[in-house]
Amino acid sequence: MDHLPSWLLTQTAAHAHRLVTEGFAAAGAKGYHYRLLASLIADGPASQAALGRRTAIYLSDLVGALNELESAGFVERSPDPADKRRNVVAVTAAGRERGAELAARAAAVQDELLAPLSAEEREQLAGLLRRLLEHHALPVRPARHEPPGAARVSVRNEERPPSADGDLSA
Amino acid sequence: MDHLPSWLLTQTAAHAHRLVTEGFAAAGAKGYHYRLLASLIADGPASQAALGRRTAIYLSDLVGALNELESAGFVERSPDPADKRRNVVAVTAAGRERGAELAARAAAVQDELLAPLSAEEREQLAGLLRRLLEHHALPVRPARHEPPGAARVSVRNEERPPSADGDLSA
DNA sequence: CATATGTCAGATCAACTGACATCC
DNA sequence: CGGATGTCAGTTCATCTGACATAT
Repeated sequence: MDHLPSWLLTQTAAHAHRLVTEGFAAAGAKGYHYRLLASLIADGPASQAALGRRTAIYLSDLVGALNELESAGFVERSPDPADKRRNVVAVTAAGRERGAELAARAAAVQDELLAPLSAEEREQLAGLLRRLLEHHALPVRPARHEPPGAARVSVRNEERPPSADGDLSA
Repeated sequence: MDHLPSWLLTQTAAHAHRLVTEGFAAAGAKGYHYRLLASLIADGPASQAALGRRTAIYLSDLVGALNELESAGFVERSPDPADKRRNVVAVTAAGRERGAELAARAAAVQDELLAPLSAEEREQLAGLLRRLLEHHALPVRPARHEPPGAARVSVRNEERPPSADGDLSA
């Protein structure tokens, strides 16, 4: 059983998830919060749909997570003048701080998780996983309204040039 | 964000989980079922508590999963004469068949999941993950009633010599 | 019109906690 | 007695589905 990669993966992931969740819970945050803040800080503001594609979080789940982040003052939703359907989501100053805080916690957890591996091996692992993800079409995530054979037309003011500062590299 | 190992891990695991769950659902099974059958086939009958330790499944979750497996005729619960608290859980013949079937499905999923990796790289990945698991004390899982500093005394007729036939190696 | 967007109301699976009766 | 064992009844987090109103 412990020779099945998927078993190893899910078990390891379970540990990782446990550690991460604990680490975040201690700060009163959940996984989605960090993912969202990190994405907003790294790649700039975006509509919710775009955010969902970037973070691999479902639109439906985004709503709730953003509500939480917003009432905590970490993000702001403002109507997109160019497209009345859209909200433009952006981090606030407080949100950047919180992002940094969560990033620190995340980094600490990484170290605990990867303790038995050398720096080289950590790179190896990351590399292998990254290749798996790429292969499984992660780059363009199906944000739930993208039927199998839908060409991606009309990319207008979708991804505006990111104003990336606040470095979160763990 | 895609440089955080825990992110990579959980994302990859999410994919793995999705594929595995789909594969099993197509056969009307869930993850726990396979884990349990595989363990019983590979390492022989056991009490529920022991099974829980072997499979890293919580006692409380075991009950339900075993109920399902039992009413499908894949496992049998018989009272342990040596310890009236215990049930001895064992696979039936049908259970072995089902185990093999699920193993085949699992194997197929592995291949899909690991498609982009060479045999060598798959080994690498498995090795790295295995080391992480070992480090995080997986060998002896805390089956929920093992407080931090509890020595493992009295291992009597706990793990009887496994009658391992039915090979499930994927 | 078809499609994208944001929202709500759910389901599902796995992981996890607490309590309880019974037995060692 | 302190523990282990099996059971039941819950919660949580993340993933995922369906439907709906509105806007493009």
